[in-house]
Amino acid sequence: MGALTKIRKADTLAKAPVVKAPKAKAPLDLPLGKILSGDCIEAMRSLPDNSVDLVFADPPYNLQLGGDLNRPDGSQVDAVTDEWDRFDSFATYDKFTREWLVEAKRVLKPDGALWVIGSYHNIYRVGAILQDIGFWILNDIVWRKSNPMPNFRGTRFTNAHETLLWASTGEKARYHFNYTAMKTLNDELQMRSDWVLPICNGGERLKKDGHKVHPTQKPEALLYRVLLATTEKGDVVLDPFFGTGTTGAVAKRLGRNWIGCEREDGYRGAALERIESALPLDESALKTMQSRKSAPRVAFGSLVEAGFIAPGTQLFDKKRRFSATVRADGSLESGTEKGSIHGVGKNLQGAPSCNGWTYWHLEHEGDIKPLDALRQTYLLAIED
Amino acid sequence: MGALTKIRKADTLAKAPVVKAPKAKAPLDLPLGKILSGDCIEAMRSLPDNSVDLVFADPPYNLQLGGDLNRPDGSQVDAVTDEWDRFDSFATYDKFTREWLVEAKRVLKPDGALWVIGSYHNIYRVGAILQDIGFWILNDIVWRKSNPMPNFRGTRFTNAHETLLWASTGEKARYHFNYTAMKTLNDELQMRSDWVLPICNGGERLKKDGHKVHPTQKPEALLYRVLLATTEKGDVVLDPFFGTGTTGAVAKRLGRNWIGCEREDGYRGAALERIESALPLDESALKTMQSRKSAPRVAFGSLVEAGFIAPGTQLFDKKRRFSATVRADGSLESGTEKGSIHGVGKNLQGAPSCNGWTYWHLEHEGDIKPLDALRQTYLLAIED
DNA sequence: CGTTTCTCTGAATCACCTG
DNA sequence: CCAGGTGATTCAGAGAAAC
Repeated sequence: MGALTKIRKADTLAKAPVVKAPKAKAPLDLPLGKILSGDCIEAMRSLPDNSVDLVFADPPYNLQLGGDLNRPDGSQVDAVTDEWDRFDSFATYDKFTREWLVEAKRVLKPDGALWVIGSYHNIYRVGAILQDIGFWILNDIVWRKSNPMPNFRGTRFTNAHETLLWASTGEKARYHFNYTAMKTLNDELQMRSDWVLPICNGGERLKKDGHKVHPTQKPEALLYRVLLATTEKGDVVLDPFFGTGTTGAVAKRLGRNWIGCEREDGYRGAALERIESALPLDESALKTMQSRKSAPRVAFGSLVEAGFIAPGTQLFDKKRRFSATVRADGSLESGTEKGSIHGVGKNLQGAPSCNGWTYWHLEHEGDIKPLDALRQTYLLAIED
Repeated sequence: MGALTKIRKADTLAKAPVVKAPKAKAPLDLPLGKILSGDCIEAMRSLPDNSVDLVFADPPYNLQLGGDLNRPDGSQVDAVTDEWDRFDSFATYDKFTREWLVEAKRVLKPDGALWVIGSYHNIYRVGAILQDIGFWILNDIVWRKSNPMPNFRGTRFTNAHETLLWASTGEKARYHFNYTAMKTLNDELQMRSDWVLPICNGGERLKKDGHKVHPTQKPEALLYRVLLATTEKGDVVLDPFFGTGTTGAVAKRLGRNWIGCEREDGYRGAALERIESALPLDESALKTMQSRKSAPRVAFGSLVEAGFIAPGTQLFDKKRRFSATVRADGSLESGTEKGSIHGVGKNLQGAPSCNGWTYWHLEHEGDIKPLDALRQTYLLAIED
């Protein structure tokens, strides 16, 4: 049993392109498109377990949280200068960080992911704590600012970047990465871990009476890349430090659902107004390049069966070191080797694996083209 | 009020560039130009308090690799599987890190400084622990690799950078920063926190019998910049993870004293031989450090992301024979053609190649202008 | 001898489905 | 949970080899 059974089965799959099981709908009681007021930890506690696809967080790193940042015993932290108190202050920041990260992990679906942005003041605390909690870092991303503020006193290097951490919910957890969309966005080269983007200014920067509404408004381009890379249309994105709603505005543009948490009335108002006027992209503009992974699988046997390639055809590798003959059931034969296009390629080379679609070629009017080209033709033919 | 209020205060407190009092001579009993064998923590304990000007550390990264990894062509990646990079758990790694950092702090002079290099696997542990111990982070520096290893499976962003931390011995501690030397090195612009440097290969890479001597040899240019920025001629530089002696070789070139710790006999031997043949600074070495400014490459997707062109926008060729729609990831769609601005242009024309920047145009107030004009605008906008 | 093509490799937490 | 099968996936630079 073997090849034929499997090929036939795959063939069926190919003809009825695999449609991903529709995502479990977000629970109806999720406050989609809403900004929860009050403390973000309390607000997140009102959300159900396993309910959001992505958390994007831009937490404070200067502890400008007013009375909320107290010592565990309730006393207020003073600005102090001795060592003991500095440790105490880090401990307070760590406690706050641990609490919101624990809530983030709880509300995330198992195959969801977390993004956090920070600077050297806080990102090392955040990174260590999220690892302690069980998040698994997938990449750290450097946002390289094309127009940073110079170091006016000439005392250090110009602080020209911020750091983002991207983490799955655990070492073995699955996660979503739109590899092909990122590669397309970067002119057909893999997207790297360093992103060059301007800071948020000009027309994008929210102003009121000539003053910026929020001190650390992030550029929409940053969120655009984050959401395009790691969410799908219709996903739910939670931002626990919503500020003036960059995450919400970009989520709306990209057809993602969003939930925000923000304690400052002024920011909430500005954010709602801003998101109201953001325009969603239309359906066709939202389409992105799909990786072949998500395209329907095609069995090589289907091509034989459909007459796209005749039994008896000779296949070669690119350098014509090996050749093989196509058999009626879609298997290959080369000397004593028999099996799938992948297995025969693998064994002939003595390689650990082989993608037969790109390894094997056939002669066509003088030049040789890979089987993969034939597969594309076949896919077009069976489409619709 | 809180801890990081203080951090901000420290930022504004930034010391005026230190003009140094003549240095106390290094104690005569310091093992200058020597590599101490054995465990680095034990070795450091043999050094006196307050005796070195700079610690540069390249500790194990605790990579925690899974199985083998093959390139798409079937070849196997030569991974870092050495025993010295294996730790049972984060707790074990943290304990080790804390111990060597405590020793580093003890041997450093009060106005000395620490550099540590790492990747996302370990740097968040290291950063949090050194803050806990009382080190004060001055900058985090991103080494952007011009030629990183790609992500062969298309599962994440290309891991294209490593991170260095630069820290003084405490919040109030003085430190040395050669601001002008850095500015000169960077074409009269302030040196930024992101450094673009190639990885160590070619003639610089130490090899024996055709194999690399050390799996993670750092480029000399990196150490060159570190030592030039934060030490003076005659300073004592300690490297607790000496490896094949990049720190020693560059220190010698720059007229700095060095001390190393290394437990592997093979690395010690290679390092001594290498440093022996290192020549003190000549002018040509300096020239290789000059940042080569070249026009930055721009991906079409960046323009979409930055809002310079909206998804859904229609593009035309000059004679309006073809049109295409911009999609969210920076790809184009025209009938059944999908792909990059170059690829779609090429296929529609049936041409062997196509420069999408000059081929595609967009309508703007009646007349049409090429994408290339938009690219120029974008380049101006992101310019420093 | 110059130019083009090929080969090799680098701190990497690198798949997923079915039975 | 494990085993086995299928099949998706790479960029820059150096140096060697071929033309």
